[in-house]
Amino acid sequence: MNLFTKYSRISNILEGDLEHLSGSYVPDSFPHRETEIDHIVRVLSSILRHTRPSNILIYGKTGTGKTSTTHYVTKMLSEASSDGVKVCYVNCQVYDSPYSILITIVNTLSESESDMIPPLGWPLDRIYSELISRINRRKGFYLLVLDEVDKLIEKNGGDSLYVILKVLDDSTVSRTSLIGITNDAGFLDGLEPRVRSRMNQESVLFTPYNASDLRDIISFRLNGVVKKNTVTESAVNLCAAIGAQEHGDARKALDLMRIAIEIALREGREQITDEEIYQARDKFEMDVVKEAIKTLPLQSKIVMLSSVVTQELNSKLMVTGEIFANYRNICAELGFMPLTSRRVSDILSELEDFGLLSATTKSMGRYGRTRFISVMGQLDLFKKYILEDENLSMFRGSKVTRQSRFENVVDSRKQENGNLEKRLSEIADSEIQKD
DNA sequence: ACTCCACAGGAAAATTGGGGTA
DNA sequence: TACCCCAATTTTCCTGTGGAGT
Repeated sequence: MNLFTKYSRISNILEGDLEHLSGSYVPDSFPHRETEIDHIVRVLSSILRHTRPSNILIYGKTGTGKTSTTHYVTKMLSEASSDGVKVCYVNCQVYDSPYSILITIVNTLSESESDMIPPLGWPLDRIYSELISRINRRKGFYLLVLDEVDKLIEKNGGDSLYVILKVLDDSTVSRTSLIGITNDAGFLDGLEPRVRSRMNQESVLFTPYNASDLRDIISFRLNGVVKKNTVTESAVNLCAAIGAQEHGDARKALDLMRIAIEIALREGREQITDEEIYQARDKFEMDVVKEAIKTLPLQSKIVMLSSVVTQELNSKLMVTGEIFANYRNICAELGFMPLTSRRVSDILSELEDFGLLSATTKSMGRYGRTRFISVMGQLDLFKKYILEDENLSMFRGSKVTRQSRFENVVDSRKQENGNLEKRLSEIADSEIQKD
């Protein structure tokens, strides 16, 4: 019997491309987004009358269709316009600093491979002037789409966004408009008034989808991908419900459906029911965590590893000092130069933002004030993912110690009654109960 | 009321490393 | 090659702090 026979029953379910359910696929129709699309089209249509359209700010939560809708509309626009609109799309999320985003923007505007700017080294003002000259060089219209514009804002008062906007508005022929996309509702509030007014000439709000919207979207996308009646109605509803829980996230709902179908294919099942959707959700959540860990910088991985092994020894909540002590031990074992406690403290905050750790600052009075930290998830899985890094695969845990700070305090002060220990477990218990 | 722990987290200096120019 | 400029990353130095002990 051929090994592949078991997996060759694909045709029982599929009749189209599963890619149509992926997040990057741009369909040719957007149910429940007609008004938003119409709004954008109205603004952009002035290009066809050879006047510069207003800048547009699009905002809405993730998975509300901001990006695909924009792709769709701009594509239609360049098809409709005879003298060629050039659409430059930059996803600011991909870059980690406003500086590199700026470089990318300028490079997206370049006409040929030869006049690319090197990714580092140029002073800012030279980049700006290059931006201006490139915009003025071209005769046709530019449409600069900045996805996740909020990433362009610098914490310490930098104003690259302002400069870009000013350049676009002031350039002599003024043929360039900007479309900003953001999922941060407070984005505008954080801007200076002069930036805000330029950015916000037109704004389009993408409201979250509700469960019945999502149901329509899923059915629409399934159309032609899957054979009739292979996905039960209740599975679609469940998928929509889960997506609606997550602030009306269509991307997540579609991802779940796609994963569920993949599971059904692999297992050779004939139908997609609630069960497959639930399995898909579990897998989805695991993948997110795995991906988050895998893409962590090396030092963050070590800190994460230290958190995991410290928690293995501790079984309850940890404090910063313990994680740091073991972090140093691990660095010593593996031969890395350890970072300062200050930096590790920041890394711990970053890991908390990623949702890999949870932390609450608490004061233990006489015993100081520190963060109580716990790992959010299954320790053994986390450890497995971290150790997949080739730099860390040699880790054996030989030098990892248990609760160094804790024991030192007790020993040096001869706390016979174990007040600290009692206090620690009280706090730990109350924290755990909170969850 | 006062002390003092064990950090949090702000600010500024120092280091790193790419790239330019002479 | 030597040297300067730049942004990013870390380190150094620092002040701040909630509340148990005394």
